[in-house]
Amino acid sequence: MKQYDHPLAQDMQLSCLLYALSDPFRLAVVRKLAVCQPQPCAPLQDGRPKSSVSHHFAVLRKAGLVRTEVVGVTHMNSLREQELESRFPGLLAAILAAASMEDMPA
Amino acid sequence: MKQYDHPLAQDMQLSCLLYALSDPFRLAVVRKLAVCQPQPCAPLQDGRPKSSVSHHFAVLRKAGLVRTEVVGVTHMNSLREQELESRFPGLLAAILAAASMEDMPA
DNA sequence: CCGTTAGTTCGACTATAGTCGAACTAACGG
DNA sequence: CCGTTAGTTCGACTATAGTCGAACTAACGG
Repeated sequence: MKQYDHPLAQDMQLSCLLYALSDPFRLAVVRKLAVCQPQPCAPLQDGRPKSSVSHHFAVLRKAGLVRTEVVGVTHMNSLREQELESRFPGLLAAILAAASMEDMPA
Repeated sequence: MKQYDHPLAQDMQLSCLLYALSDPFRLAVVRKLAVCQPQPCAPLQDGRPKSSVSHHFAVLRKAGLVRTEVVGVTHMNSLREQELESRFPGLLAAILAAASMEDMPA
């Protein structure tokens, strides 16, 4: 299985990033990756079938949020934090902060 | 024509906000409103038919980004900056900054 | 080699968003 | 009142995203 294509930092598009993060499942994945860095897909499935999860990871990769590295049998996913920071400083942090806000009890 | 419903700050949802902003036309509207505060829909149409524009404004209103006030014949739109700030501090600013980044020449 | 694990690809389906023309509506202006 | 302006609502259409099962693939483990 080949490695994946990942867009360059300079090719990341704001609209794609926002779109990718507007799905609750994908935002949840990004949040988990932010806490626990390289992680295979399996623990992030959350009950969904593999084909759905695979689709969401593809969206995250195309947007530039996630890098997937093939390591033996598993695919290790990590957030492209530095590259996102260089392209859109402060953006990811603000969105992650907003997501935590939302979790807080009223 | 009645006034519109606008969600309370506490009811704004991150996923709806990100979704609303992931459309280039809507993001452009928000950016223009950020610069020039209360504005009717007309100057923001950008060549689209009214029905399309109306649809996008409805999405922006439902997400909580824009407030529309009926003033005589025109509908004045403004960004709900303070309310967004109270709900998700720094979020709108980060997204607007990212949008300007993207405009910059390579 | 063969089974297993981890994830992708394919295809069919459903649902939802965006697009636009046409008809409508609300308030102003004279 | 009547025309105009500004925008909404409706309905039909198209396109795209998400969902999932089934078949596939790549690499490890023994």
